[in-house]
Amino acid sequence: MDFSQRIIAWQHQHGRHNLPWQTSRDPYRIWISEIMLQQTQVGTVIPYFERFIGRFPTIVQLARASEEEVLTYWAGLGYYARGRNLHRAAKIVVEQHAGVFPSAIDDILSLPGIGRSTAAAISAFAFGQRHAILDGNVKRVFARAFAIDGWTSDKKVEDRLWQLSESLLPRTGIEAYTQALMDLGAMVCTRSKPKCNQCPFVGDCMALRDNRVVELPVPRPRKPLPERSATLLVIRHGHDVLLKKRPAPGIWGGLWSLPEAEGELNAACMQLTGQAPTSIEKLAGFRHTFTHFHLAVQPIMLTLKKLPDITAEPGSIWMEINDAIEAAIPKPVKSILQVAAKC
DNA sequence: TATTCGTGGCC
DNA sequence: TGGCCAAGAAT
Repeated sequence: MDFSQRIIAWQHQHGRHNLPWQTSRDPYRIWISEIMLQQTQVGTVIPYFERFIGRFPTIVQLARASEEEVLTYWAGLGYYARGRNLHRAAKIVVEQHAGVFPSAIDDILSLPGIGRSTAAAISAFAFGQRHAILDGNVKRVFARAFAIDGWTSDKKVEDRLWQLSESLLPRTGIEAYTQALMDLGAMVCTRSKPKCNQCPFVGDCMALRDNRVVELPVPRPRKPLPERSATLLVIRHGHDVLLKKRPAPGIWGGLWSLPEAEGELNAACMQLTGQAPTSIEKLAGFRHTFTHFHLAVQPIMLTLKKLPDITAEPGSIWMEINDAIEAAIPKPVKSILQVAAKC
């Protein structure tokens, strides 16, 4: 039995069949899941998926919502361009495809936030079309099964992996095969401590044969992450707190965040609110690590005597602190506000 | 191995 | 513990 038939058989017996986006062939649900699952583990995605689908059950309802509300439901998941692109894509589907998610691979691929691998996964799961995926799971499975050297995101290595992925596609059963690759990578051919004794390819795995399972795939070359720092201001009046909109593109793009202090605190507060704070309290600092830098965060709570005019600049808003905690804010800001709410 | 985009699980 | 990576895409 060849590679594809063997892992399809494995998938039927041992794969995952009851994930929340596997209960139908609804392209909308499959699309949402594939976007959420980009660079994000299944266990993290599930509660976000349920809440998102609960609020936006159809593509038309997603298109009609505000970006603000879409990001509220995305807050905490990270990579917020995914949420913004999802919203943009929903509007495109409504305007250009009469609200029906397109089935042609080129139409799927042209939607914002959908690249080659995601388009192929949606195409396979929603429409049964025969297209190859190449995600982190597939790269790891192939790198081991066929002893592929080199970092799997290196252009030349990746090109070879795409060719391999195309060449191994089964004639029929694309859904089970695609799911099999993902499940095998997530459940058996894991990054550390792979369960080779449970693998349907155990007798043919070149990495296992050559005792190279631990060294394949070759890890990404990495430089030390740069250190940055930020002073985040919790400017309060009673139960209200001042938030500022983050520009997109950029980190936390489109979310509400706390204003940053560049220089002296009183001057920063004057510039933001037109008045000096009546009290200044330093909260516990912490370090937050992003994909490409570390950020040392120092939150400081400032109290105002009176509420400034809401006429401020666009991109600024006063919000009740308990509402802000549930709004479209990034995780570290949520942590700060949860502490501040108890002060 | 081009860089920018988050957050959490795992060891 | 800090490093590594996860159902990658956009620029």
